[in-house]
Amino acid sequence: MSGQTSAKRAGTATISDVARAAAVSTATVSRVLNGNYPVADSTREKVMAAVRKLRYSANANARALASSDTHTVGVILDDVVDPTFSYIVRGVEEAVTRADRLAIVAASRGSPEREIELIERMRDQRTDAVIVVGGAYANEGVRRRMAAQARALDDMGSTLVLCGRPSLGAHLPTKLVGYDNEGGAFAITEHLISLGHQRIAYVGGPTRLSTTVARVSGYRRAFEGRGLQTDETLIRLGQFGRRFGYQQLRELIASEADFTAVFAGNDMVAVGAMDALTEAGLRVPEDISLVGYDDIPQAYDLQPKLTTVHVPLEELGRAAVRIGLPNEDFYERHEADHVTLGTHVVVRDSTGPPP
Amino acid sequence: MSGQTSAKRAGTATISDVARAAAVSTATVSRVLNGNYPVADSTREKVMAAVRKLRYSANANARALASSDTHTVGVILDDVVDPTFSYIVRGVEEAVTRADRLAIVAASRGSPEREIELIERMRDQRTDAVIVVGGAYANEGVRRRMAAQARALDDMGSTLVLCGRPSLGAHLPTKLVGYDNEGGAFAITEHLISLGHQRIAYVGGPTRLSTTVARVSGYRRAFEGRGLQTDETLIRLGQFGRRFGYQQLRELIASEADFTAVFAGNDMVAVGAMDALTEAGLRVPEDISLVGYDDIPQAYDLQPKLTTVHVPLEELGRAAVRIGLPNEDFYERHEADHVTLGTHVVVRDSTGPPP
DNA sequence: TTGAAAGCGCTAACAA
DNA sequence: TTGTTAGCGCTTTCAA
Repeated sequence: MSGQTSAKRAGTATISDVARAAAVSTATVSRVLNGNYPVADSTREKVMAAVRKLRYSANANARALASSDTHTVGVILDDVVDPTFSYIVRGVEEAVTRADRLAIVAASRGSPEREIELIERMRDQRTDAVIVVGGAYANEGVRRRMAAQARALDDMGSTLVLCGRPSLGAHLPTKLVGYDNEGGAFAITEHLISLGHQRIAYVGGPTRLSTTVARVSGYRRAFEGRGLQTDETLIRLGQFGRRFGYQQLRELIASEADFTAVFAGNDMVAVGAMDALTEAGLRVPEDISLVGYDDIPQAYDLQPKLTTVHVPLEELGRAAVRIGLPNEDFYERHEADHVTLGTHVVVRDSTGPPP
Repeated sequence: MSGQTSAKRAGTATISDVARAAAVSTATVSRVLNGNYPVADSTREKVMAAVRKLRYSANANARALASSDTHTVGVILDDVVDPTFSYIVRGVEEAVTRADRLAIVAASRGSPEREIELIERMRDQRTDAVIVVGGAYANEGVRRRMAAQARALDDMGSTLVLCGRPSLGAHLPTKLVGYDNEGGAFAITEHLISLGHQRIAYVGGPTRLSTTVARVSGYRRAFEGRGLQTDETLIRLGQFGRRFGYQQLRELIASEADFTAVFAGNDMVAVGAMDALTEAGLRVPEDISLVGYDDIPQAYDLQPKLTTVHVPLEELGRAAVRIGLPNEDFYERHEADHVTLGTHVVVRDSTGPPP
């Protein structure tokens, strides 16, 4: 009774241990575990009993090696605490879970170098897809290296998904998920114009090539559509961020520029702008109307609540995994390589007619 | 010249391909790649050249299988968009990166069931550690199953790290990272008392067993220390969250309860409380002083800026991976199994003497 | 419906 | 300093 107790070796039970305990072959154990093959009910039960008894946990690495399917997807983003990103991650996590997978998430913290490195790490991991969220390409060199990564991933049957980020270039094996930046910007500028505003400042990013450049285009198109002129001195391009919004508004106010509304490139810029406005004793929306972009929770918490463009962040994340994963039963097949989600204006309390 | 071009098979180059291209053995390739063994400079270069030429990416799964070291750590939390959690995740991600590893993150979204399942998944992945962030144990059954997972992880050489979460019980193979809930609550209540407040309401969680119960204890101890009585009708236990703060404050105000200050169990509760206060025409801090707990960014954005207890969230995350990972060169050895980080009061503009 | 056995791509003795 | 050779724990033909 004390013969071959091989089970007591350090570590966890393996499939062979289970097979032995159930008096079947490892192949059979594999089959009942994966449920992809006919197995007699009686043996199935024997196996499951052994699994429970041994507290068997299948080694995902061995499984991935043998089946070349890792059941993981990689997510690379700038910073996990940025609400814009964290909502996207929530969507990704949700969809990945539905697809019975796990998400490996890593932050590049503003470094394009690190971003490339991370894609490489994900490649090592053989993730079924790697989703790169937001951001832009610092320069042509980075773009090229990224393109190489896209090809390498494609070679191994994985997919590079660009989520809210500009295309890497045509003919590259990538998939794209974006949202209507231009349309949202157009619509919210229209909203302002139809309230009677004609002198509307634009304050915000992007610094470099990013999908958000389209926000400025939408802003311009709204003016053109009404036969109005934009005043270039009211367009303050620079960065996205609270500080930038604050600084630019202070300057604008100090220079006694003539404007009745402010289109902040995103909600964080709007928060900074609001600070400067309040500080200068200007009331929103009585004296100045203010709008943002993104519709992060803080937009709602602002006093007054911010009128902004809603971006379906969570859905963006979900769409990224849908498009990136090999078609599964529960997803429609033949999904396009390029998905663009809609945006819409959310009118709250920070806009009104000009004084 | 067109003989055995075995490289063109689908997929990626393997270590054998590299070995062949460099005319060395796979062992040698492995050695130069891992740099853990002496290799002649000349061969190293040959190998690296082959690696570059073939765009070789080492299969992390195969590597994990052979070396039983996955270089991954699992993180389980309630929700990635909650700022409290996302700051912790940021710390985890940072430390994990420093340890040359990748983080697998998954959300339990309020389900204890799912939390257990996720630990199981992480176990399948053979993560070097699994960090469970925040939360509590719904009931004894969940606690017990969690304890079983802790043992299973320990058996396979991994570690369950409880981060900002109560102990599972003595003699269980878990590690704990926490912060001084009681001390912070004591200190901020003291702050209020020393300003002259004697009637201080406490509003907030926890609902169930959580490390945050200590906040109420700290509050009580501050009263006792001064020889003061707490008024139990001013202690509104329930949940953490904006809505709860709002509702309770409304009730308190409506009931014409006698209080000059509010200790919100966390910053989100404080935000809700502030809403109710403002709505009732009460000024902070002139009419009522208000304090929170956690020091999330929103505390700073509140109008007036919130006096609160700073919790070192990022450091909490970093500490969790430090304590959970087998001692590495770059980390001090012999770290304790239980780490408690300090908290401190951040005095801002929401507190003042009673009217 | 089940089993035997050949890998998957790597690491780590053990030799040389 | 390098090569040979077992495995690591699983999946998946191919047979039975």
